[in-house]
Amino acid sequence: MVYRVAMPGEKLRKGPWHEEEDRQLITFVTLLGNRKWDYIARVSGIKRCGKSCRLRWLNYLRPNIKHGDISTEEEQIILRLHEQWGNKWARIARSLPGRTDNEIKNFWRTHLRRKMQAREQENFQCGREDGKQDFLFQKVDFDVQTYEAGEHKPVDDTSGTSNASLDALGFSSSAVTNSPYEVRFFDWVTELSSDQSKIRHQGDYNCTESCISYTARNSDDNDVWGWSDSIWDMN
DNA sequence: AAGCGCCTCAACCGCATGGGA
DNA sequence: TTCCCATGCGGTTGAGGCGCT
Repeated sequence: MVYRVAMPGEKLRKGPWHEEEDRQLITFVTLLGNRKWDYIARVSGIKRCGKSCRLRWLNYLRPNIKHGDISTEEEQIILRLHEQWGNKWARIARSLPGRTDNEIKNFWRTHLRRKMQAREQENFQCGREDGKQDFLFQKVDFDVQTYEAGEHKPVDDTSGTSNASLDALGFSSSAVTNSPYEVRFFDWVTELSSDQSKIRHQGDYNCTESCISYTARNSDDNDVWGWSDSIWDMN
């Protein structure tokens, strides 16, 4: 395969990438590394600017990128981190391996923004009725079919000792007690699982590198969700 | 079948930031 | 310290797909 170096002043292409351009970009990033994007754009013969090459690589071509639908767990993480950090898409993306800032930004705009607006409206109304709002245990839209399909582990008994609590929640207790952060998580889950007024029937806990979420069903058969502070905040 | 509007998402644009000369 | 350039980031755009009439 012979590639032709782009000439200075040559008109740059825009719009959707072609398969051949992708192949060229992969070849040259493999050879030269994922830096020096202007240089890669020039020597590869791809008639694109360096910025465009970088974006294509980061959002589509780099290894280990996830292309499928965003899971319920990922959605909960996005919701929580957006609540915490705002529109810091790149920062949020770093907490979701394989996802890009662009993907999360788009997902937020197309799926979550309206959901959040609806929830804010609902909370506003609830707040007016109850006189206060429980920050940690807000109701959310919840896909019950997904919940019951098996990805979420049903839990009938959340009482008992610390290890039993973790096991009951579907965690291997030994797997979450090997670092200071994990010890915090262990304590938090133990404390949470003893709160029978809030969690009774089912629970699903999700630990990521930056925060811990859970979704559960309360004694009134309403789905609820909650979060620990971020693990860094737990120190 | 055609026209229209809405939605999604890949890609672009412009500004901010960081590092080297 | 200043300037320049490459890179990073968030907002925006627009093409294409899909559903509705």
